[in-house]
Amino acid sequence: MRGRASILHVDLDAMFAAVEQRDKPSLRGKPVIVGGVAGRGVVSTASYQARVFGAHSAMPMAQARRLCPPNTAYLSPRFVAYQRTSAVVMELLAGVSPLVEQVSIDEAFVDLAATDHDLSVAGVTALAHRLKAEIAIATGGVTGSIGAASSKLLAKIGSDLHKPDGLTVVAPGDELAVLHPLPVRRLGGVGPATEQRLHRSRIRTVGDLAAAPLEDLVDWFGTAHGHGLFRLARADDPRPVVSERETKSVSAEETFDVDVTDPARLLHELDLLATRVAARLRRSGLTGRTVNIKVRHPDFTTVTRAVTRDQPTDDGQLIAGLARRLLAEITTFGGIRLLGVGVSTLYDFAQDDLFSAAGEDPPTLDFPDQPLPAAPAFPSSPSSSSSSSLASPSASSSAPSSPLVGSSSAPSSPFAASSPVAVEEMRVWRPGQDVCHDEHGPGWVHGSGIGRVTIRFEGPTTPIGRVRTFFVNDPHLQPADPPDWTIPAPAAP
DNA sequence: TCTGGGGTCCTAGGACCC
DNA sequence: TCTGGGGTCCTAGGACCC
Repeated sequence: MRGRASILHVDLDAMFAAVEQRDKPSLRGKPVIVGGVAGRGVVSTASYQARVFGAHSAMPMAQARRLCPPNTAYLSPRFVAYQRTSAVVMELLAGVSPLVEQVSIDEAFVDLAATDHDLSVAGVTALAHRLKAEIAIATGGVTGSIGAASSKLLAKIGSDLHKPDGLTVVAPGDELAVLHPLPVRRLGGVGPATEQRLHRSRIRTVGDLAAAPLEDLVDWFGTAHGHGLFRLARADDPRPVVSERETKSVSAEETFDVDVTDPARLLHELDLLATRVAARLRRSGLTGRTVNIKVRHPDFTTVTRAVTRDQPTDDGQLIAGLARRLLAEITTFGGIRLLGVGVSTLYDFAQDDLFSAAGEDPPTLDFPDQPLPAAPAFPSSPSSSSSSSLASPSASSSAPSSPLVGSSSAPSSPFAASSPVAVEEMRVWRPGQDVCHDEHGPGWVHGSGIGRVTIRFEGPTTPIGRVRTFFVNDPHLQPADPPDWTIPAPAAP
């Protein structure tokens, strides 16, 4: 918690519905519900006029239709329009501070301490008023609620306190007075299950929670959640505003209008989902090692299955193949309500090219931002490469001849090539001794990390000193006999 | 007409290695 | 030869958020 109210939380009011009312004047002042209008849809956003009748986000659409009057408009989402409006607002926020954390399409934290602002309560209040006015003008009438406080927790609670079109500045020192009367449900991380468990122990307000012993909370909710609740109830929230977060998984799923029993149809849907996931991976420059599927049965029970490969991929057919294998483990008798495909344990291979472009060596023993696959200690057993024959540098070369400029914009990473699905043994490469080729020519083993090997390409046909990192089993990497140039000495580890 | 879709984080147990 | 602990990875499920 900071000494000043330097964190802003900006939350657009019923954004999807507000954009629809902005774009269709006939809807203004009327109940509007945006969401899945057919089949098994749920409400994404209800306008404030619809909330009067009890409609709210995540409610089954059928239930909302029962509650709301006949003049209610039910609309499918128009994400492109919402995205455009969101971008306009985020642009405004970027003008307020360089440190903005976009939480979702309609919500963001702004760190006012990251630049020069008057952080007095009066100063922050004036700034927030100005910002609200700018948002309404720039979006054509979509309003935002703002909370300002000394922590993310209080800023978010503040933006919620006087919705819609509200502004709450929690003065430093007032945090507990604001927090303790609120129901526990208002704390981020307290959902239906946690709320129920707390209610069973007669804990209803955040003040009640603050009086609960830490041991009880840990006992009920586990170490992480227990300690988290204990701290939040005391307004103890040091979480920083962070501008960018790493993507951890990419997935696609579909709930069928009618439960699907036909196995051929299920396989077809699985392929479509895998293709969508692969396309999104490629668009983001990501590859992943773990393929997950998710199956929801008609009784709403949900099962997941996962398999992790040695090498990451963004290949739709490969993902689909693994997904099919996983689906075969699950009984689909009685039909399936939902099918999903996801990829996790992601890698961003753009890093690899950054090293090469800068003419620098990649880190040889750690790869700080990324989880690493398991691998045997290195160096260890005799090289598995010595018996292999020389791979011709030209034989497999269909990739761009200059990876320095070519590969970061390539539609698919060179690591995406399909490979046997069976569990592979980790190849062992010895720095300074083993020589290999990729599709661009000969190189020598420069260093190795866990599951990775860095190759320095140096020879008659390759640029001097180009260094790239590969997974030890990358199919592009072929053991080779030494070419007729001298192998450089190994690099220091 | 009961319950979307895209995510994140945590836990627990088993496998495996040192 | 037997036993054990710590660490990491993986899988499955659950809670939660917007």
